[in-house]
This record gives sequence, structure tokens and C-alpha cells, in this order.
Amino acid sequence: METIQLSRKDQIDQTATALFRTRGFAATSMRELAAALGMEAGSIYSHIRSKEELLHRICFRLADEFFAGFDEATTDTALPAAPRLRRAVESHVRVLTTDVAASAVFLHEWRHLSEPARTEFLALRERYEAGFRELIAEGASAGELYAPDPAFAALTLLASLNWLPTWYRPGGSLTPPDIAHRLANQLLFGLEVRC
Amino acid sequence: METIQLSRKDQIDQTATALFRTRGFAATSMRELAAALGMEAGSIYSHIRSKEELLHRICFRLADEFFAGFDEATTDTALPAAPRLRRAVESHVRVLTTDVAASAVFLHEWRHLSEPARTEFLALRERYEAGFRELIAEGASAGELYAPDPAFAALTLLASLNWLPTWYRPGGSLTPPDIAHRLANQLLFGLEVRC
DNA sequence: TTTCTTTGCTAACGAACGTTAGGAATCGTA
DNA sequence: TACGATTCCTAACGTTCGTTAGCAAAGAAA
Repeated sequence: METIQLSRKDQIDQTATALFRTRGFAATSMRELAAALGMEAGSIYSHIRSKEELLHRICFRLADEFFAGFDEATTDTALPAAPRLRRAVESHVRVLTTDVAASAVFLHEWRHLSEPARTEFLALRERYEAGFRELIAEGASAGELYAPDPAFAALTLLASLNWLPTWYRPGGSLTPPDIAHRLANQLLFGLEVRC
Repeated sequence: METIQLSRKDQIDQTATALFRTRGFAATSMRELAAALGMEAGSIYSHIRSKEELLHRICFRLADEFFAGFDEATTDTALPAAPRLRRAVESHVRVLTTDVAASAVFLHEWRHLSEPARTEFLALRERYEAGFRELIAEGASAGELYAPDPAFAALTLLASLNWLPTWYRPGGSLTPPDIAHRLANQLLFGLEVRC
């Protein structure tokens, strides 16, 4: 097992992500973060400008990754909406499982961003949700999907996915692609036996 | 519209719930809470013992309500598992929508409980999830439900429901029973058109 | 009227917070 | 060898934190 060499700044980002995830942004002190890094609190400021900068970087980096994944999953407009939706779901799960800690921070700690970052962040999130909404609406129009209320369906769908970081632990019996596949199936086919 | 008379302690609970929900437990100060109540920080301690007591009361009260609803929804063992699951989902949504703020605190702020309350809380939550898991497993055994992995299905199902407090606002176009019905349908039947 | 409970105040406690200033060690590069 | 970055330290700053002590006003109960 080989560990790649991280710059000190990246180490700080990574440790901060883990702490923000388990203890929350507000409940994590710079002295705790420093201790986890084996240094003193003041020393961190040779690498960053403020505590919030750490949160800002985590949240907006993840936003970028979600967008990149979605775009890549849905570029093939020749495909019907349903399989494109499935690919978008799988991409979302891939981002979540690749970086669970950062995802949890992205999902739960953004509200500690101060303005204008907070508003900017919420706009990004809304735009991302709109992508799913439109995909579902397109599938419903084409008769591929049953979704009387695409907005509602999109919320529920993302909800199921976004809860993942609260229970997923790397190294479990299910691999990320397994999880993605199962989630997509369960969401697209439901639980009830039909036909 | 008539407002019932709340004791001062209940007012404190209610205001604390709203603040914990929007700002988070750790980021809410006693002075903020006092200001929202029109009093001084020290005065709150005529009514409570500590800040954590507030969080404790909110979390465990909600746990009680979820259990009571689940038990009441699933007592009729003459019913097949699928309709009992549907009733349990509806009960869960009812609790979530009846007290959105407290639900959000219950779902996200419990980790700021200190031991042993935290462990006790997690045991309750696990027991509640087990209820859904067993219901789904029963339905799968009876051939009513398609769920190759009941534990996975239960997690996903509760995930969809538990995201509700992040977007639900009372007074929207959908009433809580509407939401419960739609969610149950979407989760039981899925999105994809079949047959 | 007296007494107890409820409710709230002011003032302050020690601790912890995010952050900064100024200096020292280490290192690759000129 | 000298030099600028990089990295980290100690010490401290002003602020805010949860909480407590002691006291006062008001209302209910006796």
C-alpha cells in the first residue's frame, strides 16, 4: 500500500475535512485541528487565511466534482432520459463514495459559510438539482418514467442518495459500483412487486 | 387562529429547537437564545440545567414520537407486510411534518450529545431502523416486496424520508398526507414505467 | 399579611475561541 | 556562501463562551 506525498496544505484540508465531518464545523476548534496534525494552532495560519477558508474550499471543490460528473454522465443526448438518469445517479454515488468525508461536509456544513459564499453555494446546489429535475421531466414527457411531479421526484431521489455518507463506510461488503447499481434499481423500480 | 398558552420552559424548548435547526447546536449561543426569547442569558438557567439538556429533551422526545407512531402503524399483524410498511412510512412522514424543526435537530444534531446519552440515542435509532428492516424482510419473504437486501432497502427508504425536513415548509402546496402518500408510492413503485 | 414560587436581572467567573506578531529553524537554489 | 521560501514555534490579543451567585420584582397560596 503506497501513500502519495501530500503537501502540508493538502494534509490540513484532509484532516479538517475529517474533523468537520465527525464533530461539525462549529464544534471543531483550530487547536483540535492542529493537534490532529501534530502542530500548534497558530502554525496553521502559515498555510491558510482563516478557518472558514477551509470549509469554503471543501464545499466548492465538491460542487465542482458533482457538476463534472453529472455533465459527463448526461452529455450523450442520443440516449433516452431514463438511462441518462441512471448514469447521473451512478455518477452522484461515485462522487459520494470516492470522498465520503468531504461529501458529508458538503451536505451538512455549508450553512456555516458566511455571505456571499453561502448564497453562491445554494445557487450551485439549486442548479445541480435542476439538472435532475429536468432529466426526470424529460423522461416523464417521453413516457419512460412515471413522475407526476418531477420536482418532487428529484428531491426524493437525491434524498436517498445524499443519506449515503451517513452510513457508508469504505471497505464494507458492497463496493461503490454495487451500491450505485442497487440504488439506481431501487429508485427506478421501487420495492413493490408488480406485473 | 388561537395560540395555546405555553409555559416559559416550553417557549424556551421551542425557540431553542428553531435556533438549533437553522444555526446548529454548537453555533447557537445561550445569549442568542436568550435574545430570541427577549431575556438575558443567565435568566434561562432558572428554567434549565444546561444547554445540552435542551438538546437532550428535543432528541429523545422525537425518538418517542417516532416509536409511538411506528408501533401504532404496525400493530395490526393481520395485515400483510406491504400495507403495514406503507402505514409506517406515512407515520414517519406525519411525525416529520408535524414538528419539522425538532425533526431536523433530531436527525442532525444528536452527535453533540455527550456520553452516555449519545450511545443511548444511537441504540434507539438502530432499534427504530430495525423495525423497518424487519418489515421489509417480512414482505420480501412473503413475496410482496422485491428487496434482495432488506437492510439496504430500509436505509434507502429512511433516507428518502429523512431528507424531507431539509426542504419541507409548512403551508406549501402539498399537505403532509399528500406528501406521505406520494413518498410511499414513489418508494414502493419506483420511477420507471413497467408492465 | 405573610410566604413561597416563579421569573428575571446584573455582574462576573474561568475557559476556550480565532487569530496575529515576531522570531527561529530548515531547506533548496543561486 | 548567501538568500528567500517554507514551516513551525511561543506568547499573547481581544472576544465570546456556558454557567453561577446573589438579589429583586410579581403573583399565587396560606
